[in-house]
Amino acid sequence: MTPRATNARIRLLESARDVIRAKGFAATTVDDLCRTAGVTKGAFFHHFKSKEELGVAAADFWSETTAALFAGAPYHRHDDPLDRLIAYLEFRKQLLAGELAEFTCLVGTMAQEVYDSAPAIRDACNASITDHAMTLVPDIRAAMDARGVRGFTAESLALHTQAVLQGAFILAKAGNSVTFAQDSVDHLIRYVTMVFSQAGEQNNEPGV
Amino acid sequence: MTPRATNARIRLLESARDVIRAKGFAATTVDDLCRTAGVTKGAFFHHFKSKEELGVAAADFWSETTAALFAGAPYHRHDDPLDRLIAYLEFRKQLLAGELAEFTCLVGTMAQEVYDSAPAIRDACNASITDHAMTLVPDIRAAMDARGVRGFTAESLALHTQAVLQGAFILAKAGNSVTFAQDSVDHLIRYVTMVFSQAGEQNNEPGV
DNA sequence: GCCAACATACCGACCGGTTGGTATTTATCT
DNA sequence: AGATAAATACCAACCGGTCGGTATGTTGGC
Repeated sequence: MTPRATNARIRLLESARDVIRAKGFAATTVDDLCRTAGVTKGAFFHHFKSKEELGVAAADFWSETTAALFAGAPYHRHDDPLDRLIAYLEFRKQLLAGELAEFTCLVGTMAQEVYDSAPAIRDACNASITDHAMTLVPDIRAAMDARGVRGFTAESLALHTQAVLQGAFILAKAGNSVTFAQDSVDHLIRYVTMVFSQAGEQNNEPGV
Repeated sequence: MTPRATNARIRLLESARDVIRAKGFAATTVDDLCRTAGVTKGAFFHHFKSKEELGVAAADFWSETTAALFAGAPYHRHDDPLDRLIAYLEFRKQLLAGELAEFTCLVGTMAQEVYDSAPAIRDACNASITDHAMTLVPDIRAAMDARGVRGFTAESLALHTQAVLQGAFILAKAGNSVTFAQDSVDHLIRYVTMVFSQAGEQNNEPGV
């Protein structure tokens, strides 16, 4: 029970997560974050030596919280690796609910904005996306091996799922609607189902 | 040959296209654009009454120039609708060359940033993405009809291709590499090929 | 002579960051 | 256990610079 003690830091990170997703990194001012978090500017620069360092910390915070979310998600219960992968994608589709700024990806948004001007933030965002994608690789690889699927790497398919999701977020923002994003995830699910359900021309070995 | 006459406007729009793709909309200042375009601030606010209006004009300018680029692209030469669609995707993959800020999508970048704070820009970006996607619909629909493919709409697949591309741009920016973007387009091409190459379970009628 | 197309100089608001302080917790010593 | 020193957490006020935007010219073609 520490009434102060690092509460300001966490509140600033939560504010960053929410405000940056709504307004973008550059348009979010330090005063915005202080106001939303209910702290003063002095507190901000006590915990983060610069706005850029907050960006890095926000990306790391995002990595931790999303890792916990997905670690506790129900899709892991399936026995078959392919079933888990499909269930993961269904889970991602279910997450597309509510306000745009509540389900879009912080690190995708930030990476897009600062990839050239703030390499430290970009790298933290890239680590967040890549690390999450890599959690899918064992299941993808197992599914590929079990069915003799070839022609691409497990890593590339894992990253492709993230590309589709990131692109779906952009379509949702541009169209101010979540419908297209859901449709796009459906196409992705259809792709994964098809590529594993039967041996295509690019495969040498027959499927299950 | 008008030595002045609207040259400033076009140079500003070209600068906006290049600078915003590199730094984002919010981080791009009016002075940045004036400096890059070689004009003064007076010229800027003569042609655009605000920075936001420039954003809308830049999105429209993007729509016009990309429409011309794709209208003159070689993929239209194919006779079969599906061949045209695949050739379009191959063409998009070929465009992933050179510097990041040279092949990424201006309107995707802007929409992500301003979807909540500048609806006028967002709508112009959405029109740009949607109009371009809709140029693919006739071929997709023809391919679907010819093979009896069902289970999704032609529009949703057209938008899905744009989602993959937008997501690929984000992966490229985050990873500071174009490899993953190319891999993602390959997955998309594989999906389109598979979904049209044989009648899957979701189709009632046999394929060609 | 008139109007579009610029150019120059400037403004008030705001931005990221600093300063000099105070309150609170924690480690150390007796 | 209590006193004390040292670190941590936080605050209010402020600063130099930059931002989008404006006011007031100047120029050149029709």
